[in-house]
Amino acid sequence: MTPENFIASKAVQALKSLYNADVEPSTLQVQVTRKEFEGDYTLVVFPLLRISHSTPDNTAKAIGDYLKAEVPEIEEFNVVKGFLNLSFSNLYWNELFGEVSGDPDFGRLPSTGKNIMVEFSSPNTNKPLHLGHIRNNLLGDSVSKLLRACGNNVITATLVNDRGVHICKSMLAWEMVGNGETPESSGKKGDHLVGDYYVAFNAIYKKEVDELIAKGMPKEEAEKEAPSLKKAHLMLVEWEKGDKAVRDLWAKMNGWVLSGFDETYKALGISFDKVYFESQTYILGKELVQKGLDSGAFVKDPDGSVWCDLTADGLDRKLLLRGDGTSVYITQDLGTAEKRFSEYKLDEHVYVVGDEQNYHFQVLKLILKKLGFAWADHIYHLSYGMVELPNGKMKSREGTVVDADDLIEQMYQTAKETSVESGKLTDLEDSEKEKLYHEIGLGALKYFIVKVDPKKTMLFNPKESIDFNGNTGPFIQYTHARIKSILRKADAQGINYSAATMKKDLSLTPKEIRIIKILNTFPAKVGEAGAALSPAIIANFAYELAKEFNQYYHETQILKEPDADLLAGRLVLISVVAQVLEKAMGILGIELPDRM
RNA sequence: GGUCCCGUAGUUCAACGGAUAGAACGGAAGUUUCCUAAACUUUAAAUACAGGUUCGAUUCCUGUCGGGACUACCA
Repeated sequence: MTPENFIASKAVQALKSLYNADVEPSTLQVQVTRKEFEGDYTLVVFPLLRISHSTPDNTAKAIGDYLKAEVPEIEEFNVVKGFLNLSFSNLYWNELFGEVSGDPDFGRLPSTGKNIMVEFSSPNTNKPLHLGHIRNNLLGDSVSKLLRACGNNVITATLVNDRGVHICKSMLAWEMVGNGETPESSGKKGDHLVGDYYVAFNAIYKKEVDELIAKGMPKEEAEKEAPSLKKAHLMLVEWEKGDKAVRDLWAKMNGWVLSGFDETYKALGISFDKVYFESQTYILGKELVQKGLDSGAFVKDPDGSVWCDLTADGLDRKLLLRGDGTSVYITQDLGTAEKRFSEYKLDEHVYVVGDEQNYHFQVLKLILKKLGFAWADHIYHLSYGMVELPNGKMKSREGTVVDADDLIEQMYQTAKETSVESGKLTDLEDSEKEKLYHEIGLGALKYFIVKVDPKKTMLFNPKESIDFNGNTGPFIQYTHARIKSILRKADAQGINYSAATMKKDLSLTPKEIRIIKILNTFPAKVGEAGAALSPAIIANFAYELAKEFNQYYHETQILKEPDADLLAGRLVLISVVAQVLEKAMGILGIELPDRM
């Protein structure tokens, strides 16, 4: 039982005894006492005044007197305005810490039995991944881990957008100016190679448009009439017909891109349980449209196109099938959602997709409801903000994108430089050092992204790079390495410490109590973060714990403690800190090295 | 026009409706005979504006002003 719940339940007894009032424990407000006040936890009594019919001070004092007299764990109290500050006994903290240290599953919530699919990443196979994708991937990955820690059965999925005009553009440019270039012949990573041809296409296209305009064609018309674009559309038609040459080229180039993506995913430490390809799913959903027509949920216009009218819900009319009977983007989404819910017996489905698609998901959900699917309410769009650069949005055409592979490499280099500069780790094998540099560089990147509330637009300044000091991944990694270092020394000195043999009445310093307090909030934080789908909550928790430890480290000579029981107790405490840091950072997908 | 999101120190981020709005970076000043200085200590600096709801509002509501996204027979 958490201290908050403990106090709430005792306060209920107090209210019953003092005022003969029945109160739900969950309605009571208990919070950690702010540092500047005496006490451990604080009961806010303002909401109770209507029960006590008395002043805040008197009410708080009455409850405090009762708790001090009746509850052995509560040792002292004081009242400041309407705040009842309670102090627990040393014994209570020992017991509480015993619960934390003795539970190997601490921080993992009980199983819910729910199946949740998390779809994220979902890249286009016409250009390499950039910083925006990194935010998507890291969020998706950590949210999946978070939901697992919350006791759910999680299936990670991605939908590869491997079909469409944008893919044909790269293919066309490669045919026109590629001279048979391959990843092998050029030494380029496959996704970058194909991305280069996408850029090449746009250059060709722009030149054609300019020429048409120079000949007197209006801009809008020129943008539609440019020969290269027409060819690309033609190529898509050929693709849909199954033309062998087009399909072969398509398969070859997609293969290059996908193996490039695999490298990037590997570098990011990310994988998927299920990979969907749009080329295989884009047909889905048409039967659903027919079903909606039959039930009267949708309407057919004279030209044969099918629409869903959402004007009653404050939105517009939404196209579901074109006049020629072909499907649009949302048609497929309807179909895949239905397929996934039935195939995997999903209870929930989380889509990690940028906030530019908020409207799309609003519409998707509404249409699914109109189709009568009960699970429509269990679709959740985890909408995250764009990553902006100091001069605005990233634009591939203007060459202002921050490439994912470059960024990962840059983080690795910084980690290496910092480490070499510090002169530590000289005794390690080169391969171990390399592994460390990657873990630290990636830790900095992941933490930087994931500590920000998902829905906020975030800013990335390439010039300033990502910090390795302060509230960062490496700070937490460093803290963990420090703890491990102390524990190694303790082991070397043959000191025995284990949770099982720990004394139950150690005298704890205020700092130690604070650390126990923070440790104890971990399961609640996991639950809170899971409900909000926000790994940022876990990141902030880890930082708070790490910071607290570092202060403790500087004010306490842990290994110099002469009393054997106290020394063992301290070592157990810091080892638990290390374990909880590992669990928290594990949810964020960040490795914690033993040394750095 | 319509739908939605966001405005907190110079900068990047925090704060279930709770106490004197927290951190970090950057700025200023310190701490290495001591378990890892990627650390620690001290210091200056912020809720866009105006109303409302109440014991109490950065948080909820309304309006104003700023920034952004979407509103394609593209995906």
